[in-house]
Amino acid sequence: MFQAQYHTTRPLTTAHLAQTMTLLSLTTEELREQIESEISTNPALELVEERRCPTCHRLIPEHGVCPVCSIPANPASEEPVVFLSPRDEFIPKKDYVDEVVDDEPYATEGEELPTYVLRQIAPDLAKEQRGIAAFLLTHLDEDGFLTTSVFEVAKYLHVMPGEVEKIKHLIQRADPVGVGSSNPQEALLVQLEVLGETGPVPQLAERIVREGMDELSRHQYPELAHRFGEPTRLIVEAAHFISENLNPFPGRSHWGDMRQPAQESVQVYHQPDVIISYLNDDPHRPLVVEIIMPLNGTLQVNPMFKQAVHQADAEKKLDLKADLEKASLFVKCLQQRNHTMERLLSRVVGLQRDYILFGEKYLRPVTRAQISRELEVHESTISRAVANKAVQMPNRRIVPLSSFFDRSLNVRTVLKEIIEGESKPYSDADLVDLLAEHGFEVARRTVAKYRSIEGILPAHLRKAVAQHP
DNA sequence: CTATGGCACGGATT
DNA sequence: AATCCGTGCCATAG
Repeated sequence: MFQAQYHTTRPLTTAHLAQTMTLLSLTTEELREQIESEISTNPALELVEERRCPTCHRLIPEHGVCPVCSIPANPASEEPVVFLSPRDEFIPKKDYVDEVVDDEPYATEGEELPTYVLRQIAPDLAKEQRGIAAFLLTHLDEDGFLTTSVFEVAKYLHVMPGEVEKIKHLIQRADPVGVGSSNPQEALLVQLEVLGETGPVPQLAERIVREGMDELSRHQYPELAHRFGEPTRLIVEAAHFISENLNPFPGRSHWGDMRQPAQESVQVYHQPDVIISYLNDDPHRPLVVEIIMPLNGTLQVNPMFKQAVHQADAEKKLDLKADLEKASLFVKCLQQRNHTMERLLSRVVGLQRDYILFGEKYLRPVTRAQISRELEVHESTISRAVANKAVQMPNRRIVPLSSFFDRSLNVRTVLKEIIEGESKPYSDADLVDLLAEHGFEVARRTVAKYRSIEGILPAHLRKAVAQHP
């Protein structure tokens, strides 16, 4: 097994190298297109049928054991388990989306969000339901809220309000969770509901959101504690959970954005190309890393075709042989791509374990060059592999893979926290000192840059905290 | 005099 | 080779 992998690791020709590079830089969806076009033009390629693991029902490669079930219960090593996860159903076919989105013209700004959401839910919808979904999604504002009501939509489309409500709920549960809600409160409730299915949620969180939005936004925890007859400690705990894990404006990426309405940076959403999760969503089990393959099977050179080449006339033989060459090259490149991705992810997840588990504050500054040396590949290889890829974290957030290499994200997060909790506005110079206490050495000028990136106003303009959901 | 934003340079990234 | 990012220097606003 090792020998086989070693063999495919070495680029044999420049063509091999070039194609591997190209494949590396593709996202899962682009890879699907590439593979499909390759299969349809080259008869020597063959997609071997899917096979499912008898115990966990995951799709697994033709040759090999189920990567999940073969994980020991209590692995001694810290290394994460990385494997390819061939699943076809994960990414909805493109036509699904184009078909519906086209007949509803949508304002140019924020076009990413509706399409992104529709992609996720399209497979679960019947044809006429997709029309309703598309209509709803075209009536979102930049915060991800519905600008119309369920009742109006039902009237306009001549369908039952219940039907519209059902689809709205489906949209709300898609990523970003809470999108398509009518207001921040509704968004938060949906997020609580979804989070509650996978992990622990403070009991009081829901009640606070339902009954105490005003106090929550003003940080008046003692009032809440009194009204609910609960200890303040629990209220604060729940409030902290809410501000850490929920987002009242699903269309935006973070809480901090609400201060600066003129934020031009619109988040672009992606399908994840890699999923990191606890095995069976159980925090006591090890982390598993799935690299999504857009196929429900394994690609290989068709052995029948090989035979056919031998028996063909001399005339045709040349053509067929060319196909054969191309096919085997493609398969090799694909293997190489996957192998590189596996090694990359294994290393990166190992290094950034704290970031993945505990958040941006714990991101370690890792450079692409460093990884490339450790993996003994060219740094441009890593660059390509990292670019344009999205990773789903155990908490269901989707972040770009490049964020694992962001040298300043941890500093910016701590900076935000300091400013969130400030009693009087700190100047940039003050912030330099405060950051130094947290172990971050940055220049004064850089603090200013980070502020503007995060959309935080300069000290003299941010007096009191005026949060207004 | 202090706090902040603009411009430009050098190193890293693509 | 082109582009992005952190930082130093300097001008400007308060």
